[in-house]
Amino acid sequence: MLVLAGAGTGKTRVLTTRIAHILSLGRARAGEILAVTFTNKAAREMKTRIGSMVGEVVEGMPWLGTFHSIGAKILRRHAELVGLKPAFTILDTDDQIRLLKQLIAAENIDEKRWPARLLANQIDHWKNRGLTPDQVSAGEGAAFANGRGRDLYAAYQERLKTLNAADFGDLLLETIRLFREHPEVLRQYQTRFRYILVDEYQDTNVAQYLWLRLLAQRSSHGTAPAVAPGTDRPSPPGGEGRTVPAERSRTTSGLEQKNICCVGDDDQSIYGWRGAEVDNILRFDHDFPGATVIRLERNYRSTAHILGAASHLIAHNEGRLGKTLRSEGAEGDKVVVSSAWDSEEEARAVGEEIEQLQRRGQRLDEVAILVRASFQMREFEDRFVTLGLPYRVIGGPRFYERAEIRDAMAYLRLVAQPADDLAFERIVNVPKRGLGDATLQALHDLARARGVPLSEAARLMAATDALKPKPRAALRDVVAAFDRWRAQRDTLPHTELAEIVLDESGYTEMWQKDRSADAAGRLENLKELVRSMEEFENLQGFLEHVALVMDTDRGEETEAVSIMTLHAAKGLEFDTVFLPGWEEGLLPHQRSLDENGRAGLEEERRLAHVGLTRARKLARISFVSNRRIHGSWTSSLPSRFLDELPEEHVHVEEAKGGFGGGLSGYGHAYGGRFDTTAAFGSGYGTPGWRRGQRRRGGFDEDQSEYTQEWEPEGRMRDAAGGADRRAGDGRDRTSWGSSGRADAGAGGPRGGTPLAPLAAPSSPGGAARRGPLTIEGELVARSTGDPSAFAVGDRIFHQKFGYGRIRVVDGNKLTIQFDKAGEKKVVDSFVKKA
DNA sequence: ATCCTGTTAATTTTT
DNA sequence: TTAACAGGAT
Repeated sequence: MLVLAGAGTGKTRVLTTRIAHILSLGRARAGEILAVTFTNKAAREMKTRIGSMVGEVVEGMPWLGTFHSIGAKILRRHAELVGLKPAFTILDTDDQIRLLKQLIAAENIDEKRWPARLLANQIDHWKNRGLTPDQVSAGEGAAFANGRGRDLYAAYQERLKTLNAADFGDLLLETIRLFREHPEVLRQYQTRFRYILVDEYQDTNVAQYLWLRLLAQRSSHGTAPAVAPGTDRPSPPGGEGRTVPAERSRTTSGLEQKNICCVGDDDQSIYGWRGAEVDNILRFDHDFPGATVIRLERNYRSTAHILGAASHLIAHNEGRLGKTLRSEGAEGDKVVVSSAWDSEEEARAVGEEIEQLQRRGQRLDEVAILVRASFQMREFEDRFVTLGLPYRVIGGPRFYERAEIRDAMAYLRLVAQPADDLAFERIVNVPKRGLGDATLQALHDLARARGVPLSEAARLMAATDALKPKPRAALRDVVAAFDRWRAQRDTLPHTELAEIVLDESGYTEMWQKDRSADAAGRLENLKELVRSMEEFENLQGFLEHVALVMDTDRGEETEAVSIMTLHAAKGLEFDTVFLPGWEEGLLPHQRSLDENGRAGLEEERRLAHVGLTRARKLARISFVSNRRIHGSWTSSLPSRFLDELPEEHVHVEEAKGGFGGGLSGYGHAYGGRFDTTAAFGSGYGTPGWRRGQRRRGGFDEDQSEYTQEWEPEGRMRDAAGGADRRAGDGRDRTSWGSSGRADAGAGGPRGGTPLAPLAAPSSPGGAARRGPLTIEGELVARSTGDPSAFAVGDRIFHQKFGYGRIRVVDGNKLTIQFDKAGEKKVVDSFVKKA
């Protein structure tokens, strides 16, 4: 069965209820159901939801998990059959790249011309498509480093085996190999899993598809590997040449499938760039003949206007199964489209809007800002920091990806597995022990000559006098330390062991001595790491967890606005959603367009669709005329997706300042399908972006003038505060509003108007005054009771900007010269004394 | 071996 | 703009 579940139609509910149903009817026991998701988060959520439905009976659901965790589980049981030992290490991207770097260097290839990163992507790509080195076509294998791509892939796989390691792709690929080469093992799992359920099927890649299909076949007669290697080889690259339909159905149609239920939404397939094959879902009924397809089209989440806009937008895609979402809720507000001069103004407008919503009782948890690319986040963060508006960035650098955590993990890994060369290399000289490249090179040579791991080579070398006294002593200490820790492994609880390791290695000390901005945070993270170990029985279990589950869900307690990428937002929902940056080149991202043409455009459109459908009540789209990309200013055009929004569900907000014209005329940019000129009103002034474009030459100067001129005044008014404030605010707002409208009415001939006078009052003035009002409100209350805990000249620490010295104290607002981040204005609650 | 400085190349991201 | 990284200086 394929359940095509549109956004907000209750996809997860279908899966959990189905499982609960199967369990409660006794059709299968918990251990006989295979349920796979993509993320740990989704798996966790399903577990709890099933648990609450069925009660204690569930007791685990041992086979509910991510593709990778289940793959790892199976692989560990039969590791020897694929040339691994059960305790194999799971490498992450970082390890992978370091390994590849070595291989590339060993081949005498210029790593600058052929970066390891590129090769890693290429190998991932192959693995996503289920290709082992010998299955990579010669043409494609030549893609990297003048035809050595395939050889490097093969060498990499070989190296993994000697390191007793597997990368993420291997967790699937090696399992597939295991199943094919050992039918009896496959049969064992086919028999065990009576029901198979798959979440987010539109995100599966070829390898995952093959993996599922093997498991989904009925094991009845002890047939040879149901799928002969090679016959089902995915089509060669090049997009159009997809697997021939006949070939796929030939391999499957004759076989009996058992109960497999996939849930997904082709309109939310946004991971094509990492190997997801929308075709898997588009061709489901070919692959699994006789399958029932059910469409869920009733949306319980968004208002009619939001849904109408989203549906109309996504209807422009051609490669889709087609669903018509119906709203169950009220009509609600139209989707708002607005424009801004640049991203700074955009952030300011969003901040302002959020403060207004907050005043009307909107919980900040229910507000999200969804951006296309993470560099957009910065502007919002900066703005929110000055506003004192609590925010939270979702999906930033993950806990286990931080350098200090990875270092600590390397120590622990090396204690657990002396053969872990990658871990050894990572930490021999961290903290600095005077063991540099030369020493490491000598160790490598010895290790290769004797065929032993690096840690063993270190032991040998420390015993000889091949090294100078200093490095020799250092090396001997390291070897002795690891011997000591390994001896303690069985007697001490693993958390205690971790503390000892971090302590005796000098690692904690290294950060304690470090006076840089984030040292304190890093130490905190290390503590958190040890704390999180408590949940695990032993070191081994903990290491497995970290390798697979790269996130910690430390529940954030405070109510805050969420900032995240559109990708990270999939599966979430909020009352209010801000969608900034709908510009050509950013929302249909240029790179996506360049690299994948129309398919890329459609994926970008799905991304826009995902963004819109995250909103329950209010969706606000915005775009800017000027954006700073890689340091230089670039003018931008409104996104073509704006043209594709239906007039009846959208409200175009006139810009508050003199740049209202930004909207007009964008319908022409692409000769839009329907007449947006009419839809969004013609006769606005010259589009701001056009003016910007014309003036681009001198723009940088204008820009700096503009900030210099207005920044001080904003500050002055803030300081003035008091009685004047409210009046000033009201006056300004009306006057800007009317001036904007007047301009709009006047129509075209605004080209001659000087830039700066228009730019300045339109945003920095208005926002700077209105924005901090609420804060100042707090300030009055707070600063009377608790007169400035900070004084000019104090050394302080800020979570984001690091250490700094206070320059100016203005109530609860501090102007701080940060060591690294430069001068910033920050609300005092965000800093503490250093 | 480590520190400093100029060059370079910049989506999306889970496991 | 900026952060990472490689190569040269110390």
